[in-house]
Amino acid sequence: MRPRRGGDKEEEERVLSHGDVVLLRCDLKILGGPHLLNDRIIAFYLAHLQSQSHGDLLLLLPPSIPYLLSNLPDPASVAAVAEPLRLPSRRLVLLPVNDNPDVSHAEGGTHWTLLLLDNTNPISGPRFVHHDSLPPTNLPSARRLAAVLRPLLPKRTIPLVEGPTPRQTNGYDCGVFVLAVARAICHWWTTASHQLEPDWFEAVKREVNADSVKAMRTQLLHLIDTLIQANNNTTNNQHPSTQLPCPPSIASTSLCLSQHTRLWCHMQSHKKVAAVKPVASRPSSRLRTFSMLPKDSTATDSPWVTSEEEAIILRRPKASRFTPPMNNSSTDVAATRLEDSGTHRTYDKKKADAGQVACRDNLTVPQRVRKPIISVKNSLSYDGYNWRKYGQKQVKGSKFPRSYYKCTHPTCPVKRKVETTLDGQIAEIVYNGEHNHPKPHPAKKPSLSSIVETVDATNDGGLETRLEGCDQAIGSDAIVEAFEGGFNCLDGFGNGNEISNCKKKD
DNA sequence: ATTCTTTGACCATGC
DNA sequence: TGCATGGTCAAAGAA
Repeated sequence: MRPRRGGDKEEEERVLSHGDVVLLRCDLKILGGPHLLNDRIIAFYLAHLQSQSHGDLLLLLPPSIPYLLSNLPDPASVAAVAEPLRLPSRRLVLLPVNDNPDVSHAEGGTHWTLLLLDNTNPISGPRFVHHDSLPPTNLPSARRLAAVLRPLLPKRTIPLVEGPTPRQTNGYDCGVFVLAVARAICHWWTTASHQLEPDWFEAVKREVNADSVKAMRTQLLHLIDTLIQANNNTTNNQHPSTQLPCPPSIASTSLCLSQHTRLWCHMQSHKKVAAVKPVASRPSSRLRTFSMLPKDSTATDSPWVTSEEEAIILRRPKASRFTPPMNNSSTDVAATRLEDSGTHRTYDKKKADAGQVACRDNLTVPQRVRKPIISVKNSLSYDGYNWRKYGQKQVKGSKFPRSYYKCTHPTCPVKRKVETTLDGQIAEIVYNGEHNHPKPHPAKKPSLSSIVETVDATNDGGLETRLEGCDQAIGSDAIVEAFEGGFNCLDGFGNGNEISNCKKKD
């Protein structure tokens, strides 16, 4: 748990300043565990990793920035805040994600995950990759952040996929997992590995495990101690606020406090973010954590654009029959991603609520019923089951026609709704129910076309599982393998990850 | 001939 | 009660 504001002054004593990041003595206690890491610690270590990297193709952001972006009142403010980050020019951007849904509640967050904007692979194209040690707890937050960022990027239909993440077995180590994954990714990036491997998934699998995560708290404390001593030796002891230089990439986009204040004032004026603190669940978030805000955060009253606009797009085969071929051509393929279009929140909320329990209460792991997984492939959206279309209509609020399908198995109650764009691309798939029979077709190694993401079906009957497609075709077996490996590795960690791939990796 | 899609009509539900 | 909306049915047509 994070220390409460108002504790004794010793707890608030600064022990290290690393650029914009200030570590307090209470943070050292947090690292001693078992406690949920706060954003200062996460910001500190990401800043440290940033300082170890060279060039500006890799960008690690403190938690305050993605949280701010997710909660700004309008796209203009988001664009203004993000402008100095130069996201389109980055190859890899690491964005810590907190699940605090209430910006007015400073300690509302309960779970940390890591979202990456990945533009390292020209074949797969840009994508978001989400690492969650307790999936799908933070998926809604990650979706929200991705939806906010997409309009800022050259390609606005970038898919969001789940990356491999070992599952935490306690209620407080999510932040440590974030840092461990970030370390593995940075290591992959700063070595020749990124030239040999299509992505960092194998690196995460190699370097992030129960032992490495367990050791990380000690390593962080050792790192802090080393930095304090090193700085004391070179700066003639600036304690108690030992000042280390700001990492270049962060410093280059830093702004003065008055600029922070302008945006702060604007946010204060907005109903939704009134009294917002920069980051979820922190006792002492300060304006200084807004160090990367733009010089001109010109706020407007333009309406907030939701992620509904950005949907999807899946290349659709021309075949009129729904039952797909077993072998997809490369032109038919596409990834299917979990995405939120703004409705059917119930399902996500239930999952998120379940997950929140875990990181809020130490040692309390959510007692969730493991549910079968529905895999949504293409083409159109092949999932191993056969479907019969029994209706289609235009629904209000959707730009696309909605088709209704039933599983063709005689006793199977599963239905699904598929919305397709005018040019036949999948905009959304919603499953309802659970198959009571095995798949009619044996699993087969996919070709270039392959699912990238799967979701668990619900046993709850009334709940629905929503998928949305995307236009991100997977262009190489290597990438597909990586995705599959990524999902499969979840099981490799023995975590029983609920967002995992149904397919086997050869 | 069979299977599946299309599409207008009908029904249930909520406001 | 009437209307709007989403979901389902079933006849007709296409593959």
